[in-house]
Amino acid sequence: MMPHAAAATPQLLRRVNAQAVLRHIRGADVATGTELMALTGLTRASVIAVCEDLIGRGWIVEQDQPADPASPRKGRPARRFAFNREAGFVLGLDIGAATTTAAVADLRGTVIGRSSGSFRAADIPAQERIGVVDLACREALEAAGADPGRVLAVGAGIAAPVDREGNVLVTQRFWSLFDVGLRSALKELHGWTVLLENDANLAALGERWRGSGVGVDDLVVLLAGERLGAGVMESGRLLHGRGGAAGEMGYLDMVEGVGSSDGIAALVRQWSAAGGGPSAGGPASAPRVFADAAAGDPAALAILDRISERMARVIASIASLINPEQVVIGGAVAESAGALLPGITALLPRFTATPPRVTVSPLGDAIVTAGAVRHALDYVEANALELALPGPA
Amino acid sequence: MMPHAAAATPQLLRRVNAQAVLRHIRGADVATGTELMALTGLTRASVIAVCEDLIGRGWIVEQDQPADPASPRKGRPARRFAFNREAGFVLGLDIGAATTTAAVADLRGTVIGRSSGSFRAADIPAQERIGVVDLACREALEAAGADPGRVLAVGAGIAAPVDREGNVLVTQRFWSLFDVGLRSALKELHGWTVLLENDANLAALGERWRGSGVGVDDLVVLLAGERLGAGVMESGRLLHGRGGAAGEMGYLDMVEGVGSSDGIAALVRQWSAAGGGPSAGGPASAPRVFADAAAGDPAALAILDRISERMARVIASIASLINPEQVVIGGAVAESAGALLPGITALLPRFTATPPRVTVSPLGDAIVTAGAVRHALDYVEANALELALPGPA
DNA sequence: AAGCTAAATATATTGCCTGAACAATTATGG
DNA sequence: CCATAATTGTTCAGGCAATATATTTAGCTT
Repeated sequence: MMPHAAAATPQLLRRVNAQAVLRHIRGADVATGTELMALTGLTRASVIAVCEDLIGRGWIVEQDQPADPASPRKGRPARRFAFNREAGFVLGLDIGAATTTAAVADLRGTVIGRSSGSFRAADIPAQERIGVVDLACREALEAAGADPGRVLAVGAGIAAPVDREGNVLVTQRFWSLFDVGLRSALKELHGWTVLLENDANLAALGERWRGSGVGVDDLVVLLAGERLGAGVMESGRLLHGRGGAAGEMGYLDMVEGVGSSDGIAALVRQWSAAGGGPSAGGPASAPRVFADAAAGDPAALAILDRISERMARVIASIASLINPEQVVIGGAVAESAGALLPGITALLPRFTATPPRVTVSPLGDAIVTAGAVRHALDYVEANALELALPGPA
Repeated sequence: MMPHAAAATPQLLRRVNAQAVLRHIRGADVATGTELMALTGLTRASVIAVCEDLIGRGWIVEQDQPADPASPRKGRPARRFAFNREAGFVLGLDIGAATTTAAVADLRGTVIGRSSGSFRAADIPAQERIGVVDLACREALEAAGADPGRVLAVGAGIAAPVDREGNVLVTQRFWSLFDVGLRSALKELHGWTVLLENDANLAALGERWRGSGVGVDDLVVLLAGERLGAGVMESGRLLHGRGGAAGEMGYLDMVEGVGSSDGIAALVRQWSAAGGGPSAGGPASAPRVFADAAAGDPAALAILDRISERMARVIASIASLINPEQVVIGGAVAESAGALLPGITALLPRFTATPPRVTVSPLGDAIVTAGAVRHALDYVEANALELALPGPA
């Protein structure tokens, strides 16, 4: 028969109401009982009981009366409940092919420590790779002055498909081995819960949280660089697809009938190989094209035109299938991509009946770590009442 | 401040538990208290109380002991609670450009009445169009012997984008006017709640319910004909996008750089205009191409090859963005499209790293009405405890 | 100091679930 | 045929969490 659904007992009510109260306090930073009554629809007695409960669990703290009587109010002064942003910490990891960045944030998402590390080579054993990640985590925690024992969750983004359960698509052998090693290693070393996700998906979370997509429920973030990945949010939810490969557009080149040699990175490489612009000699890179184009180099300008059209076609195909409100361009290309926006936007109506707003991410390098932090916070918030908070140091 | 979230009161528990019990009884058709205890985790006392409640509301009925003692069991005979499939009815509408079909189903989704009607012309006023729809509904209800007063919800599919709130995308003026008229008319005439949806989305619901996609949570249904629309389900949820235009792939032609004159319907038209095949003379239609190809006509065979490749490209672009487990081909093309499957399947790996399973819908013409019925049932099931059932006739 | 006001608390009541004791109904085994 | 075991149904005390109402508390005003 069925898996045995949990029965709804009276305790569930308290859980639900406590979640609602906690959510409101988190949003408002500090709230009074009366405010919470209005917000949740509960009675004062219930609100107070819930708050006492949350105080006992360490999620909120009672604030002193503000010495500043900015608002000289009548009546008995209200107790002020504040979210305890230091009840614990979260870690956000951006694990790339060559480097790793770790960010430590408090429970309101303010980043208070950061550290990066590089992998010695592409083919180092999983164990060494894990060591680099672990070191970055510990350095970031130290910089933040945060006790590793108080990390409540770790969000981690990798450049590979990850399904809804956090498993890496098996076809990607390398990542798949690293993944299980990383999770068990961090669990064993520090007791951390690691939430693995695709980096483009985390970029979407980050962009909706603190980028140009705030409040947008139907949002797509293009993480453009060597690889073209999309993080897709529909109705405020991340799309994964069956194997987590939703948004993996590496093959879209072929679909468009122009051959995979026409990808953005490939375009840049061709240009570079052909002698490429004024700054020739360095490795092929998007910033170089943009720099040369800004300097007026016609070859670079031509490349940018082709890139614009390609981006417009890609965005249009996304618009036809997903119909997002907004598409954000992020990743390595983002910094200089602002110049392409007018061209892309102008082309879009030729390719789709529902052109989305197109913007460039303001988050820069931090887009994936921001999303990783948000991902970890989402987990912590969803499981707040099940997580046992470690006592204060 | 916030909208005022509903407080969780003790009554909510009963609602939740009653929903769980009702869901299980619906799934099992008939259940005993002991089964429900195991399934829900509730105590016997609670289960019985919930069942009495549901009987009072009309959703379940108590069955007599089966005269057939197939399972000679010890102990006191258990009361048998059965889902009352005739507590009400739902309507499923497929409203096309030229015709409308209405299906009446009981609460288990068994279709017990059906009727179709045609529109006199394409440009008839909204009022007349509504009249045709209403007539089909009444005829279908009469055929089923169902009282119009006992219709609990109406699912309706139209060939236009419909957003999550059931609003038709404003750019489609014609549909937009019809829409509001239809909803208020059916509300006024019969008191029915009409749930408007895109026809391809309903096709996806239908296919997952009773087609070749049963149990598949990441499913895309292509409704291919004059218009190419996709119904996209991810993680068991329908995707709408910002304006409900998700899956509206009419423009995908252009994205692929082959020009809109290369759409499937357009291909068929070209072929027809060029004199096309043994059965030349009739209107251009997919069945004609398939028939002629089966007869060995080389021109028709060439068209089918091009259609196969086009379908493969479309499916591949879907696979790259959504990564569904399965793609189902439905609509006018479906009946004969089985022959194309091997070709499409063989082409897919060239275009995408995550090729989905591809099947042809077994539902034929009924794919949209099936989905419309499912959509209405979903609504009824989600709101069962809020809906007041009309007493028995 | 008396009075006003909003917040907090105290008390009673209700809805819902649990758990245990008890009653009902059937099959089985002597 | 009767006792026993097994299974289901019923009843009632107890606990949790919510509401409603009355009362107390804390600060400000006059």
